[in-house]
Amino acid sequence: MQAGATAASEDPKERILSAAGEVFAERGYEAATVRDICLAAGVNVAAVNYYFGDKQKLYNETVRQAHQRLVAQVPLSPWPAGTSARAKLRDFIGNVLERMLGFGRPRWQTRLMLREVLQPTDACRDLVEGYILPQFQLLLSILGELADGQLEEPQLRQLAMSIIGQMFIYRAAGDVVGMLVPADEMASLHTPVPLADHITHTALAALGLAPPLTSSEPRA
Amino acid sequence: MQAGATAASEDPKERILSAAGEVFAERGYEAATVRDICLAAGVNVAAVNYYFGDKQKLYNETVRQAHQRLVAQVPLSPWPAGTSARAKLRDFIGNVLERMLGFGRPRWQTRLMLREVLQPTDACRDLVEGYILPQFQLLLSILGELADGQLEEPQLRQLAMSIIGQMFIYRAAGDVVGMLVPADEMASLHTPVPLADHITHTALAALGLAPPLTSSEPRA
DNA sequence: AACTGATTGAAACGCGCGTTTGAAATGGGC
DNA sequence: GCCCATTTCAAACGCGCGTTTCAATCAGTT
Repeated sequence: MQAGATAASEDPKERILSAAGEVFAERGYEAATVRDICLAAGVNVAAVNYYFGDKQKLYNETVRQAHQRLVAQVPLSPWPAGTSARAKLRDFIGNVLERMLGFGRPRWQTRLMLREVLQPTDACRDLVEGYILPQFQLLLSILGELADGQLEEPQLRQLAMSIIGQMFIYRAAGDVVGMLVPADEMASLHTPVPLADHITHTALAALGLAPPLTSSEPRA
Repeated sequence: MQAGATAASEDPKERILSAAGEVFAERGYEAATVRDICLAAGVNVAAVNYYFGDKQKLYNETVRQAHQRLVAQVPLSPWPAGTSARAKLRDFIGNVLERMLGFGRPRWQTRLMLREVLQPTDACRDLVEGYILPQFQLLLSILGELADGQLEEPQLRQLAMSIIGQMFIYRAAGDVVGMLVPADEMASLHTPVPLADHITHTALAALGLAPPLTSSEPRA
């Protein structure tokens, strides 16, 4: 009957994991307290040690689960054969931005992983190898298709980093971006869809596959 | 005679600020302890409260001072009249990257400010208005000069964010970048000078002022 | 040398943290 | 209905944190 803050699941282990995800993502490992997590999960403080051993192991398990759920939600190769490389690039960028900035799904999952990227702990290696690296390689393959043999791997990686950086800043430094850009512009131009168009466009322009931004044509 | 970790200054207040900068930057506000800071500064724990009141005020003062020293080191308009806009852009990007990634100067200053950008506290507003916003506007003016009236302000801001994002990711997520890129490539291509060339090139290409990356000419 | 205000120092305070305890509640198998 | 393993609970433990205390020390003045 006690009112948990989150939608109550039956399994207390899952309730704890879910609450821990929110609290760890919001406040970070150090500032998060076991008592807060248990209060949010509607369980006794002892439950954490009973089910997970200690706070550190709960954290590891929380990151692991957030990572796995995220992976499960992201299809790795969703395009039918014959899809153009340009379409794949636009789609890839749109998907990543939607996942990073969109309001669907529990937002703490990506926030928790962002913390790992910014300040890696033990849990980071799995995250990179299981989630980030595959995505990076997918992007590389799309760019390779676009460049059509005219760029070497190292240059492809440099370009891929450029693309990722343009998306990453909105997730990692969104608050400051909001201080530099007028509010109405923020809402109209710096949201997933127009951003995906813009970033795709600059990447294609860098490859000589689209007109420069200064051209007033709507886009090829 | 007590061996402080940092080069010992005379003024204990400055020794504390310097030690606090390192510790706060390395571990974050929550995880940093007053005892550690005082040990590194070679002063008694009571000194923090004597000189600064409490831990929070010490943190605020540390950020404020790091910010001000950084501003003092960065000349805002270093170019002689007649410098080409392309040269200004390359110079601006090179300077920011050098400041973010370079090994000169105490590295904790920018690391501390990065923490404020990633998770703003009260100290963030001053930081943005006094340091980040002026730099952003400088970049905007350079891009405006390059676009020569062919782009509206909102599009200029979008492009400016693209450029900043490409630099920012290396500072904020450098560890993960190092896991995605081979070590030798990291050392040869993802360092300030070649990165500045690459980012400048993509920006100019987006504006139609440089050939695409796929062209094999060395650069205009 | 003695006084005075500023600074330093060792020790302790209170508090909230992660963790542990041991008993009470729960629930399926006989 | 009873047993036993599992799960829950309130309470407490020990520890390290930020902070405070107050006596010792120092530096400048007379």
